[in-house]
Amino acid sequence: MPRTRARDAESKEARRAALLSAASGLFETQSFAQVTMGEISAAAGLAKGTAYLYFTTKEALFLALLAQELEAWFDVLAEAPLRPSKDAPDQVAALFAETLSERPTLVRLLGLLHLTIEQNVSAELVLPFKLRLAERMGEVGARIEAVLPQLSPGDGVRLFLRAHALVVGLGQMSQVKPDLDVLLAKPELCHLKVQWAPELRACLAAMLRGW
Amino acid sequence: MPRTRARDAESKEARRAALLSAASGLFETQSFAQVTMGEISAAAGLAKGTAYLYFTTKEALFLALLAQELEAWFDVLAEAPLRPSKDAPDQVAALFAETLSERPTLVRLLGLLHLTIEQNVSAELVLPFKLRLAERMGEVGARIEAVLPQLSPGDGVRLFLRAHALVVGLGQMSQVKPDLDVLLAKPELCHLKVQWAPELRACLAAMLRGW
Amino acid sequence: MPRTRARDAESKEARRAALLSAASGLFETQSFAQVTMGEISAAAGLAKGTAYLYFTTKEALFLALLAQELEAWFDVLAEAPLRPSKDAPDQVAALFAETLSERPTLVRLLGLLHLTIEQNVSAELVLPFKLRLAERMGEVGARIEAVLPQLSPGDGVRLFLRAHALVVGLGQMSQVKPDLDVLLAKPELCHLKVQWAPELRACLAAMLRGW
Amino acid sequence: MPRTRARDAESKEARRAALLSAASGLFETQSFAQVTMGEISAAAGLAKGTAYLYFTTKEALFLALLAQELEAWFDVLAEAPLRPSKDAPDQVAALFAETLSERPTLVRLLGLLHLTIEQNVSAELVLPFKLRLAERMGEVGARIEAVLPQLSPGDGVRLFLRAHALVVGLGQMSQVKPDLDVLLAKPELCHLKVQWAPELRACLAAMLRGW
DNA sequence: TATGAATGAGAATTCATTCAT
DNA sequence: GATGAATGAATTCTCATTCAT
Repeated sequence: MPRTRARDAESKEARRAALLSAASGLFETQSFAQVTMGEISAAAGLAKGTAYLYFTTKEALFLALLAQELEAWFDVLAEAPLRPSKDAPDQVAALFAETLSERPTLVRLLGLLHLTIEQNVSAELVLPFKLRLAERMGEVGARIEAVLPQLSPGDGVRLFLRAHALVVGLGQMSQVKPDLDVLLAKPELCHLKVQWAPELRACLAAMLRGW
Repeated sequence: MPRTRARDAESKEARRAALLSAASGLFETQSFAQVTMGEISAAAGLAKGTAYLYFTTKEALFLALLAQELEAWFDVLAEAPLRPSKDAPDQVAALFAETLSERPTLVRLLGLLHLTIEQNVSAELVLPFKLRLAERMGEVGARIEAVLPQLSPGDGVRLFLRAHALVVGLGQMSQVKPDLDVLLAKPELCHLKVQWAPELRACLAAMLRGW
Repeated sequence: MPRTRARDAESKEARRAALLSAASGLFETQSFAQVTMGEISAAAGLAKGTAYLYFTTKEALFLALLAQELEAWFDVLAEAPLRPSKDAPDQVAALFAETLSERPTLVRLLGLLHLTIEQNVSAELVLPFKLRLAERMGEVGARIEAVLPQLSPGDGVRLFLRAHALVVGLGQMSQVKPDLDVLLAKPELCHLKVQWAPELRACLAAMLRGW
Repeated sequence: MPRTRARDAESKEARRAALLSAASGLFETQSFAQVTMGEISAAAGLAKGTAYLYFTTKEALFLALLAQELEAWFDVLAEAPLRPSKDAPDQVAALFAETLSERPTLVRLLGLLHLTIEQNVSAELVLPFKLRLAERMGEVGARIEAVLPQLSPGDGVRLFLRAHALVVGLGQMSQVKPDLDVLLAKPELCHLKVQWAPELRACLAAMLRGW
C-alpha cells in the first residue's frame, strides 16, 4: 500500500485517476449502491479514508467519473463527420445511438445524475460540471445545428437535453428482470419490449425530422 | 383500533382503497423510500400487519396505485376529442402534456415502475398489470393512429412507450435541488433548465411530425 | 370446506386427528418454525381459527403429536421380544436404535420437547402427558429390568430418560450443514462425524453393560 | 463514547475480549435470542456497528465465546490428575461432571453449537474451530485412554462426542419451567426429574465401565 | 497526506393468536 | 362450532463518513 504521500500535483492527479478507474471498473458489473467506497479505495490501492481526500462524497466521485466519460464522448462527437444532407436527421440520430451504445457506463451514469448524484453533491461542485457541460453541448450542438437547417441557434443544446431524457427513460425500460422478460415474449405483450439503441435512434430521428 | 372486520367483498375493497388512498397521500410529499408501510397502515386506520393482507409487498401496493392512476388517465384519453387535422401532432402532444401535468403522482410512479416496482414484485403480479396496460394502450393508441396518417398500426402503442421514456427522463431532469436551481439561473446555464410540461409537449409534437 | 359442525364426540375426534395428521405431514419436510398454524389448518381442510378450538397453542398441538408418536413407539417396545441373555444390553440398545430410526418424526419431536414445547404450554396440559409417559416408561421399563439383572427397580425409567438425552444430543450433532459436511471429510476431522443410529446403539449398549 | 481507536493488535484484542465478556455476561441471564448485538456493543462501551468490525455475525461472536470457554475447560482437563485404577471410569466421569457444572455458560453454548451457531456461520469460520477442537480432544482424549485400558486409540475423542451429546440432552431436560417443576414433585412423576450433574456423571461412568 | 477504527441510522415482514359474527 | 380479518412485536447488518494520530 502506498504509504508514500502524493506531494506534487502530478502524483495527486495519479491518485485521483486511480480512484476513478477503480470505480469505473467496479461499476461495470455492480450497481451504484453495490459499489462501496471501501472497495473503490482498496481497488485503487488506498485506504478508505484516503478517497475522501480526493472526493468529498461517493456521489462526487461518480460525478467526476461522469464528467470524464462525457468529455470523451463529446470528443468523439466533435470529430464525427457531419454533412448537411436530406437524411442528416437520421445521421445525427445514428451517431448518438451508436456512440452511446459503445459507452454503457456513460449511459448508466446519466441515469444516476439527477436522482442520485445531484441530490447528494453540493451546488459548488455541480456548478463547474454544469458549466463545462453547457460549454461542450454548445460547441457540439453548434456543429449539429450547422447540418440541420430546421434547428435554430440554441436548439443543439436542447437536442442534447432531449436525448438525455430519452437515454434515461429508455435505459430504465430496457432493464427488465429475466423472469419478466419471459412473459414479455407473449404475443399480447411483445409490443411492450423496448430495444434501447434502435429505439433511441428512431426517436431522435423522428424528433429531428419534425423539429 | 378498528376491530371491525371487512367481511364482504365490498368492505374489503374499501379497505384496499383506503390503503391506496393513504399511500397516495403520503407519496405526494415524500419519496417512495420515505413512505413506510407502517405509516400507510396507520393513515388508513389499520395495524401494520393488516396492509399485508391486501398487498404482498410495499412494491405491490404501489403497483396497484399506479394501475389505478393509469386507468384514470386512460379514461380521460379515451374520451378526449381527437380530430384529424394538419396540427394533429401538436394536439396529441398537448393532450399528453396537459393530462400528465395534472397527475404528478402518476408521473412519479411511472418513474418508479421499471427500477423499483418491477424489480421487487413477482412476475405473476406484473403480468395482469402489463396485459391491461397493453390493452388500454392498444385501445387509445388506435384512436391516435386514426388522426395521424403517418402512424401505422401498432405505432400508437409505440408512441405510448416513447412518451413513457420521455416522461421518466424529463421527470428526473426537472427535479432539481433548490440550491442548484438558483445556479441554473445564470445566463450560461439557463439553457440547461428543463420545464417538464412544455418540453414533453415539444418533444412529442416534433416526434409525431417527423414520424 | 367443512362448514359442517362437529357436534358429536366422534366427529370432533376426527377433526383433531385430521389436524395432527396434517401437522405430521408438514413437519416431515419442514422445521417446527416453518410449519405454520395456517398451513396445518388448511391441510386439514379447516380455517385457521378452528385449529384453536382443538389445541390451545401450536405447541400444544405438537405435544399431542408427540404423545401419539410416543404411544405407538411404546406399543412396539411393549411387544418386542426380550429375553435375558448375556448380550441383553446390546439387544435392548439395538431395539431402541432400530425402532427410533424408523421414527424420525418422533426423534425430532423429542428434540423439541423441553426447549420449545414445554416452555410454551401450560402445566395443566403437560401434566397428563407426563403422567402417561411415566406410566408407559414404567411399564416397558419393567420389562427391560427383567432381562437385565444389573438394573434395579426404577432403573428402567431412568434408562428411558438417559436414552432421551442421547437421542436429543446425538440428533443435533448429526444435523450438519452440507457445506460443513464436506469439510468434515478431511482426515483430521472425520473423527468428529457422528452417525446417529450406530452411535446411539453403542452408547446405550455400553451404558447398560456398565450400569 | 469512546472515540478512542484500538490501533495496535493489543488494544484490538482488548476490544474483542470486551465484546466477548459483555456477551458472556448478558448470556448468563438471557437466552441467545434475547441477547441483542446492540446490548452487547453497549455493554462493551461501543457502538452497534463496531461489534461487526470484530465479528461478522452474532453467531460468529458466540462461536468465539464457545471456543474461549472450551479452551479453558480443556486446559483444566489437561492438568487434572488422572491415574489408572479400577475406578478410573468413575474418576473420569466425575471430572467431566464437576468441571462442567462449574461452567454453565459452556454447557449452554454447547447446546447452541449445532442448531444455532453452525447453521449461521460460514464454513471457513467453523473450520479452524473444529480443527482446534479435534486437536484438543485428541490431546486430552489420549490422556484418558491412558488410564482406561478398555479404550482403544481414538476412543478418547469418541468419548468427548458422546459426552457432548449427553451434556446437550441432559441440559435440555433439566431446564424445566418453574410451574412444571412443582408438578414434578408428585410421587408419580418424581422419577422424571433429572439432576444434571449427577446424571451426567452416572451416565459417563456406566458407559466407560461397559465400553 | 494517509490511515482505518468507530459511528449509528433505518424499515420490511411474519405469524401465533383473538374474537365478532 | 367455524370462520378469517385484524393485530403488533421484534431485530439484524451495512456502509458512508469522520477524525485522532
